[in-house]
Amino acid sequence: MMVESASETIRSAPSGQNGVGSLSGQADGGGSGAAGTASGGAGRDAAGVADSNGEMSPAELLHFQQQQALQVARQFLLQQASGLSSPGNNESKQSASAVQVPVSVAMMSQQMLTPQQILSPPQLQALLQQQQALMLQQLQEYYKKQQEQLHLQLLTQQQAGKQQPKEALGNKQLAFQQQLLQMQQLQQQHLLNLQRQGLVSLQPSQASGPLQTLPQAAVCPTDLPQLWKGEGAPGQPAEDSVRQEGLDLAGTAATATSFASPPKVSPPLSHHPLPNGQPTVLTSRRDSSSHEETPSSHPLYGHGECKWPGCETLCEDLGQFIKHLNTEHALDDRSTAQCRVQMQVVQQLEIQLAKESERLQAMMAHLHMRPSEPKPFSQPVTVSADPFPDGLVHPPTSAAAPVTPLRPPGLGSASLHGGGPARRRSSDKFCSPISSELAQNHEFYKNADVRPPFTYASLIRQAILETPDRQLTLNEIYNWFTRMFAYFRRNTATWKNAVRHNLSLHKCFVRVENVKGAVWTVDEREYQKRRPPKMTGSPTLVKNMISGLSYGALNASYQAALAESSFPLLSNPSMLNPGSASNLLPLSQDDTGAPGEPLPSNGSSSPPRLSPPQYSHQVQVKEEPTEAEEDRRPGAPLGPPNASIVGPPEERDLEEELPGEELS
DNA sequence: CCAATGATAAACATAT
DNA sequence: TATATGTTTATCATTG
Repeated sequence: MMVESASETIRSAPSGQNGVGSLSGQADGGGSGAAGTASGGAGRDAAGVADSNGEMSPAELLHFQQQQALQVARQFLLQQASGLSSPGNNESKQSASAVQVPVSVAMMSQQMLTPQQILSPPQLQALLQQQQALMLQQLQEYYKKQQEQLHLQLLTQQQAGKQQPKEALGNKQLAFQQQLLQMQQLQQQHLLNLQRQGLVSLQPSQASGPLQTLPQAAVCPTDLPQLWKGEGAPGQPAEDSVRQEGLDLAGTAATATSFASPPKVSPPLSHHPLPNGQPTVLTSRRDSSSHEETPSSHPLYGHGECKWPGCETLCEDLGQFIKHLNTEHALDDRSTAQCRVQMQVVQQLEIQLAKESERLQAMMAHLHMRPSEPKPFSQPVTVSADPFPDGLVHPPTSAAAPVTPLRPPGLGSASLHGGGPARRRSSDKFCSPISSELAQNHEFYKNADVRPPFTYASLIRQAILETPDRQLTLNEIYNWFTRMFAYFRRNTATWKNAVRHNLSLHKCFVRVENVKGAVWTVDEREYQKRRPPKMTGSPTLVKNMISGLSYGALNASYQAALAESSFPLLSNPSMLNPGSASNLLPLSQDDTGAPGEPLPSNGSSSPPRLSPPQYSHQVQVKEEPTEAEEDRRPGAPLGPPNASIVGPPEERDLEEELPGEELS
C-alpha cells in the first residue's frame, strides 16, 4: 500500500524524466524540477525521480533516503552475490531481466525510487536469507557434483589402475579422498557460517522453499531475478526499456501480490534457484557451454571480460568466454577457494547491511522521527504515505540538529556532501578530495552504473594526476573514465564531449604539445583557484547534506560510504580484483594526501610545481607519449614519484581539508 | 534576481 | 573523406 503511495509520488513526476537516460538530463530537469528546492534541490539527473516530493517532511525524507540507502546496499550485495550464484539459463536471463526485473542495476542506482524496491528490513533479511539459502544450495549441489565427479574419477582410476602400479593408484585415491574431505570441510564450514548468522534455518535439502518460507518476501520475486541477472552491462540496449518497465511496474505492481506474478518470462526460465536441484552454478555453465543459444551474456561475463573475481581476462565473445571459463575456472581447488571468498564477501556485505540498518534506526530515533519508528521499515514505503504531509518542516528543527548524527562514522566526508544530485559541486569543491572517495569506492563505481559525484574537471584532474607523468592524452583520459566508472561506459558521445569541453574550458588543464601529439596536464594552481567560494554557514551545509542525501545523493554518497566502510574484502583489490589494484593504489595515495590529513611531504618533493604558474608543476611532456598507457616507467623522467607528487603542500591542504573548512 | 559554476549540445576548426 | 581532437558558444540547472 505504501508502495502505491510511493509510486504515486513518483508518478507525479514528469514521466520519462530519466527515461532518456540521465545524461540527457537537461530536458527532464526543466519541467519538473524547480519546485523541489524547498526540501532540498533535486538534482536533475541523478535524482530526477524525486523531484516532485516537495512536500516531504524531513523525517520522511530521511526515512526515504535511508531506505534507498538500504536498497543500494542490498543492490550491491546482490550484485556481489550474483557473481557467485550464476544464473541459470542465459538466454532466459536477458528477457527475464527485461521483463521480470524491472529494475536493473543501473536503474536502481540512478533512480532508486522504484517503490517496490523499497524493502523493509525484514524483507531485506528475507531476501538475504533467500540468497544465502540459494547459495548454500548451489554450493551443496556444487559439492555434490564434485563429489560425484571425484567418485567417478576414482572409479575410472581404479579401472585404469589395473594397468598401473598399485601404489600409484593408492596415491591418487588418497589425493581424491583428500580433495573430497576438503570439499566436505568446506561445505561444513560454510554451513556453519551461515548458521552462525542464523541465516540458515532451512536445511539444505529444503532449500527449495525459501520463497515460501518467507512470505513477507513477497517483494522479493521482483528483486530476486537480479540475483541471477548478474551485473548488467552498461550500454545494453535493453536498458531503457527496462527502465520504462520498471517505472510502469512501479505503478501497477504496487502491492506485494502483484509481484507474485511477474510478467511471464521465457519458459526455460529455470534459473530460479531451487529444487529441481539444478545447481545453478554448475548447470549454467554447462548449459551455456553446450548450447550456444545464449545471445545474451553470462553473469560472469561482461564488458568483454571475465568477471570471475580476480580475473579480467578479455574474451571477445561469449563462446570464447565459456571456453575460458571452463578452462581457467574449472572445478578445482582454486575456483572453490575463490568461490568461498566470494561467499565471504557476500557475508561481509550482509553484515554491513545489518549494521547500516541499525545505524539508520538510531539516526531516525535520534531525529525523533517518531519513536514509533524504531522499525521504520516494517512498513516499507511509507515514505510518501507517511504521516507528514506537512513537509517543509525541516529547516530549524531537523536540519540543524541532525547534522552531527547524520554523519555516520563510516561515511567519509565524501559521502556527506550533497553527493548525488549535485554531482558537481559537491565533491569537487567542497568536499573531500575526489581521490579519497574514489580510492575507497572505486570498486563500486567501477561496477555500478552510477554517476560518480564528481565534476568532469575533478575527474579529469584525477585521471591525470594518477599517472606518474601527470599527463595524459585525450584518449587516455577517455580510457581512464571508462575504466574507472561503469557509468562512463555508455553515452560516450556525451561525456567525451564534456571531457573535451572541460579540458578546453578550464585553465587548469594545460595542453602540452608533444612529438607525437599532445598531452594534457593539470595546473594545480589554476585548479585551486577555480575553487569557488566555499559553502559557508553550517546551516547551509546541513541543509545541503540533508537535501543531498535525499535523492540521488544516496547513490554516490551513501553507497560510497557503504562500500568504503564495509567492504574490507571488496576494497582489498588483491583479493577480488588484482587487476584493478594497480589503479587503486595510486589513487589513494596520490592526490589524497588524505582528505583528512595534511600532506606529509612538504613541497620538497615537487619543487617545480610552485614556480610556473603556467605549466603547473614540472610537468614535462613525455618525449614519446604513450606506448602503453599503463606502462608507466618506473623511473619517470621527472617525475616525482607518485607519493611525492602529491605534493603541493599548501594548495593541497586547502583542498583536501575542505570538509573541515566547510563546517567552520 | 543575479552571478558563478557545471553539464550538455552543438557548431566549427584542425590534424591525422 | 572520416575521425579524432580542440575550441567556442549557447542554454539550462543549481547554488549561494
